[in-house]
Amino acid sequence: MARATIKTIAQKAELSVGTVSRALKDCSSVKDKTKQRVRQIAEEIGYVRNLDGLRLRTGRTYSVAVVMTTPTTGSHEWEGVEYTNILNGIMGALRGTMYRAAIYPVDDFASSFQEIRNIVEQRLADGIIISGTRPDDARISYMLEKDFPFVTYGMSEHFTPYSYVDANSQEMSQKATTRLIQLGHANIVSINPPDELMYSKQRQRGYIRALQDAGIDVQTEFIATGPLTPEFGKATVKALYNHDKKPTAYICANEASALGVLSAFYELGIKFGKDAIVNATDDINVSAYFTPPITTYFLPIEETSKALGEFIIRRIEGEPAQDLQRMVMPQLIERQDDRLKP
Amino acid sequence: MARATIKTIAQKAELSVGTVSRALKDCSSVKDKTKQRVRQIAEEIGYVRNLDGLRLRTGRTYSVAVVMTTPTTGSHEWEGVEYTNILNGIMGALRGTMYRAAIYPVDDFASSFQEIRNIVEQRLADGIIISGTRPDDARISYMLEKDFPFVTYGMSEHFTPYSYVDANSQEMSQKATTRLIQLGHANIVSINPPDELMYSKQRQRGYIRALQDAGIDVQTEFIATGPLTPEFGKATVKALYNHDKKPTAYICANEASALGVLSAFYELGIKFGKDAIVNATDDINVSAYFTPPITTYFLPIEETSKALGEFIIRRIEGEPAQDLQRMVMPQLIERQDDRLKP
DNA sequence: AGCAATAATTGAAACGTTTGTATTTTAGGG
DNA sequence: CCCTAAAATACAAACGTTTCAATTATTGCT
Repeated sequence: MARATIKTIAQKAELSVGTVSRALKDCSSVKDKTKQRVRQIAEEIGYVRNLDGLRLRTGRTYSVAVVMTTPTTGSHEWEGVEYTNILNGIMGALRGTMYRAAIYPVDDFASSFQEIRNIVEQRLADGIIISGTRPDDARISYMLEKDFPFVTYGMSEHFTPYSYVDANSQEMSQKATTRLIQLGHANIVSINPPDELMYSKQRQRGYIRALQDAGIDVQTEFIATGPLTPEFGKATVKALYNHDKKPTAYICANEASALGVLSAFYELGIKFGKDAIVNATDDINVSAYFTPPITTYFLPIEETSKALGEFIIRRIEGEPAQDLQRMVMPQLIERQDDRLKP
Repeated sequence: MARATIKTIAQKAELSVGTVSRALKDCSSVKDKTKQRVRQIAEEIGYVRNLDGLRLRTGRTYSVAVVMTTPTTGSHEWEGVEYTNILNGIMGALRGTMYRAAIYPVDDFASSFQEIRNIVEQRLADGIIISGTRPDDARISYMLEKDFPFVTYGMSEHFTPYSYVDANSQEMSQKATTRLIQLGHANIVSINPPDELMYSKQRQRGYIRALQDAGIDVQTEFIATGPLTPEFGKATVKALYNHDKKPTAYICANEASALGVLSAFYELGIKFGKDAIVNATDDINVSAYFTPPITTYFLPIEETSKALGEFIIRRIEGEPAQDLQRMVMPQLIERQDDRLKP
């Protein structure tokens, strides 16, 4: 038995396919009674709209491209990003709409740009969600220029307004640093994502501002940037182990790198709470189980990602970009008092 | 400027669209010289086949549905599964083919079954990849009955051959247990995924067999099943803390639950290596950074997942299921000697 | 009752493919 | 050089949908 189509309904209802089509989409030019009858029949025979026909005719794809930079294929290092949560959030927002998400995993900036070009040129999707934004992000310029709907996870320094969802990295970083200064730390190391990323810049800015406000000299060696893996966290601690100003605190951009820092502590015999401490941001609730549990800033990633989904749809439907911007402030979770004790 | 279509090529080449279509798909009824000319033009104008037209005409979707059970939405517990790696693996296999992956995140068995029904009935995909298999998995029965191409990540107890990729959980579990027995442990706790999952059953079987081979009585309280979160690992340790036979070793099904076990050790003052130790399977290279690092069994998840992608395509193209089965043996990584020392 | 205006519906074309059948071109053999 | 068979191409329909233009039905007004 073939699938039910609009034609099937048309026959049963003794109407033309055109009217049925209009009835189904609640067009004002069709009589209420007719609409009811059509929907009744559609329900009965379990009609469901064929997306391919729709797409072919309208040119719309009803799909949202999610272009995510994923950990380098082959690297076995944990980067502590729960893509599942992000996907869940986005797809949760899409549920109930006609839109579907199409995932485009890419492994660097260049290929993400290439993928985006493809999507735009071949109209593979109605809108795009990207992450891993840069201060001067060519992908954003491109999509702005093409007037193609998009939402970014993270910001850039573009002048033209665009739709984004982001954590307030700068303020968070500044607050976190200030808090540790007030708790008596002077040699604070800031572990950040790769330098080219916007939120790395924001974090560094916040960190520096906090130090300056406290009248503390900025040691450039204390600003580390690299892949947010445990390995990198560990390497950073080791590299600074013999520094003349011994670091007493580390603020890591995520839990994965914080885990690496703890691992280095263990290996080097650095006593947590006595010699040094660690904090992390971008908590995904793993660090509560670290040995010991550490202080973090928690971001409800799934809810944030849900905004990504909502925004891209509203953007596609024509809402202006400046109405679709959200900045989230992560919340402090104090699992240690973070003072050094003798 | 509108996208180039077959018609565009037809005009430029002064051929009918039919011939162009055939030329493009390397049909034998088209002269070689013509084919060349057509391809030349296609290349020049950057023609790329419109999938919607193709689908509409052929009824094939050229998409592979990946129905994954994801951590319950809203639960903030880390389940330590790197879906990114799985997706990367699958999509890596699909790259270069005409197929695309469509992700269907679901949060329980019932909804995964429902989703699969949808996909099959509405022909939303040409093939399906599922995970979280059960011994008597109704979804597998369903797809077998409908003769719909699918590959499972994990096995079931079905008689009819089907395509799967799986880690040899039973043997791994047995080996891991035997190893610890040989190192002097008698009270070994096995931490497993939820009971209804096939690989939970396999793990338990391997564990029990190892004990029996060594002539050790099986304590049912030492077989824990539940969500593989840190929380569950922690709770398990706490629940057994006052057991008259004190556990000296834990074998966790993944690193997330192992982290929870370590966290419980820390909280309860259980000294690692003196009072008890922990092992884990399904290593995703996080436990190397634990405090302390623990012994694990490593599974190259990305490569394994790649097989999923390869298999589903070959299955779709008609290869018999019994030729598309792979069993992988995870590899021991000894990060501790795992004997108790005074 | 007749007419115009509006409401409701129909018909047909179009989106980009593939594919069965018909037609033209080419090659081969006598 | 003609006829036939095979090779190459053309034609047209179909997939399921939307939408413009055209047609028919209904209503209100004089």
